[in-house]
Amino acid sequence: MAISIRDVAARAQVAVGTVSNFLNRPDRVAEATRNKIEAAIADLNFVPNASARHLRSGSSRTIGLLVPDITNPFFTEVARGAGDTASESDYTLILCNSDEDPKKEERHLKVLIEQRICGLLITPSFEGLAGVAELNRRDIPTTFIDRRADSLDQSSVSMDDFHGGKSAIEYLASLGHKSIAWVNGPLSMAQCADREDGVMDSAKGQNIKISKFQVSQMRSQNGYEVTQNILASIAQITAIFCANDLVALGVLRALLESGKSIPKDYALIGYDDIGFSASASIPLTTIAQPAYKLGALAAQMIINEVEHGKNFKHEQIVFKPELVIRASTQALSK
Amino acid sequence: MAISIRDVAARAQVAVGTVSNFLNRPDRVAEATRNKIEAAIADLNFVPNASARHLRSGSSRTIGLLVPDITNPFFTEVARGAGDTASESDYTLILCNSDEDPKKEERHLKVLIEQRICGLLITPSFEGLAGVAELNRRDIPTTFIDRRADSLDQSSVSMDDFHGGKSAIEYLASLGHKSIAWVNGPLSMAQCADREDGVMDSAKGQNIKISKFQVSQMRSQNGYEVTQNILASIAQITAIFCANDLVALGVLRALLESGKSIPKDYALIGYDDIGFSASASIPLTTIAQPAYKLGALAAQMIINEVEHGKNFKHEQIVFKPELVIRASTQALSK
DNA sequence: CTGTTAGCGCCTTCAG
DNA sequence: CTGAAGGCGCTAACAG
Repeated sequence: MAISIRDVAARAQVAVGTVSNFLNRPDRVAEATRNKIEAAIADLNFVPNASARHLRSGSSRTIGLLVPDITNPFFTEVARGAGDTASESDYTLILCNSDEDPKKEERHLKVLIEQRICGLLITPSFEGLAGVAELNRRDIPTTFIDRRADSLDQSSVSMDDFHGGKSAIEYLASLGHKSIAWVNGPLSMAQCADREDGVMDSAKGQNIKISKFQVSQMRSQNGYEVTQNILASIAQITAIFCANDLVALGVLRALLESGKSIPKDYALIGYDDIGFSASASIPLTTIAQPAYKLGALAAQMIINEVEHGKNFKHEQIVFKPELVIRASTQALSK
Repeated sequence: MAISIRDVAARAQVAVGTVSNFLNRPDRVAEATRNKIEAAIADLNFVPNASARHLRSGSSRTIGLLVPDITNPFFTEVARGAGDTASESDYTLILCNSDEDPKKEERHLKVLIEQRICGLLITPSFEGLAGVAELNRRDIPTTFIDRRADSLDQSSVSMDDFHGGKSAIEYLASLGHKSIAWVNGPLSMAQCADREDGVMDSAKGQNIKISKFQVSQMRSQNGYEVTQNILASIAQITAIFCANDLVALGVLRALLESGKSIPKDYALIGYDDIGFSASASIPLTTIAQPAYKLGALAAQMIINEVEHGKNFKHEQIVFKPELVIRASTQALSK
């Protein structure tokens, strides 16, 4: 049978309550007693049972992290950040991957509720917002990652996607490019829509022609496939901006296979700054997002909210992404 | 206050035991009663409390997955496989990342024990084996992923690394290469040691010269850095075999930057077949490992073990990796 | 087929 | 500073 706090108490010749105190508020236990209990715990190899603790205390010290694509290095970095921060504060993190499937998202949310997570970190898909409402109804604090919260009653840690889109085009413009392909993902994703707004906004002022292309999923293969359309475009495209690095990497491969030279024939910019961008065959210029930091901060915020309860001030933090210049872009040679 | 099974019972005008039956063995509840309970659950928005259930039933239906590097696409695929399988059987998966740090590994193991996981999936580092012994002492079934179990009392799902190393060299030999660089990771990892045995074994019979190089961590950056040594080698190296794709990708970048042409100047082979290999600028020939399947099968096996208890037959499953030929290799042009 | 009941392991008063 | 007692939400007998 599993050994419990009671066995420890017996072994250490103290009452169970004392052992509990030792576990949770060691300062209230005399040193001599403390030593006895420590010894007993070591002898018995006792480890407290989290379920029992949760049940009794009402708090699970567990937070959920639900991401849409664990395969995307951006999200694994977010997960690392959140996981490290949770660990430091002695929280357990349950990481769930929805594979961009609303069904799976729903299911994971249900499991997380069963686990009585005390907080949720999520990058909600458009459809996923319904599930999130459910969490709200249960008063489970939720903070959005990489998507701005609409309500002031909710925290979020996101990026200024408008600015990101805008600065990529401005940079390209400063290089002399005037006809740019913009390869975007689904507009149902707020990130994509905002980046596009930034793109169009900056193009407007500068007499730049934007040719829009679209991929259904923001993965490498989709970028590879869409490249044919870019090459076939009648616009004299000299630069390509992709909504994320995965797509850009796919585009890069397709271009090289077609005998094009980067950055000579085409300047290429991605978005995210995943690790593979720096070590791509042609290191990718990109709009960097501090993924680890996003995850770490979001975890910190939700922990604060969980611990401070009602008198917690919700914040919508927005980071500015940063242009990272590498080898895939250069001034238009004319 | 949280609503419980008791509230549901009151609302549905039945006893708590009946509600419990409804939840766990619906077939033992009459249809009429079932409907009443269903309605009550919906009205009240009731979701059972997993902690209470675990505490009472003794089984947590939770399995842990501890990987050494969540940043490596190989492991995210493993995680996807394990996660999907766990979900299907209504198990909760707790994914932990040790970042190849024994301290973190230890800590996660402790948390997992607190959670009373009923099974553990792990790719143990050399040092991590101590922690695993702890699990054994507690009779928590553990199955190794990507590392063969030494004991017959334990399951594992691993790859035949000897074969993988061997077949890469054989393939290169068949292409006419006679002087090959072998870039390995730490020999303390069983995978690396076995691959090296395969490499040396197949080289021996064929009058092939292997020049050994080593990286401390199997990441892209390390491959990039070690390439200088390869280029500086006095051996007339014509092919390079790397212990994983991440390293190979780093080597590839360094080679291209040095003006080398792949596969003309050097044939290059990686290991794992992560997604980025296929879409690298020069698609990588590699030794493919079915990561998703590894994870899925391991999860299935541990679930079987958990559910069948003592009369469970442990298995050490070993997959054969497969050579995937892409553009980064060609016959030696002489 | 349904109802009753006794804990699972722990934490938290509240007296001593 | 320590000890005794009650109960968190649920399940698993067992009795009706």
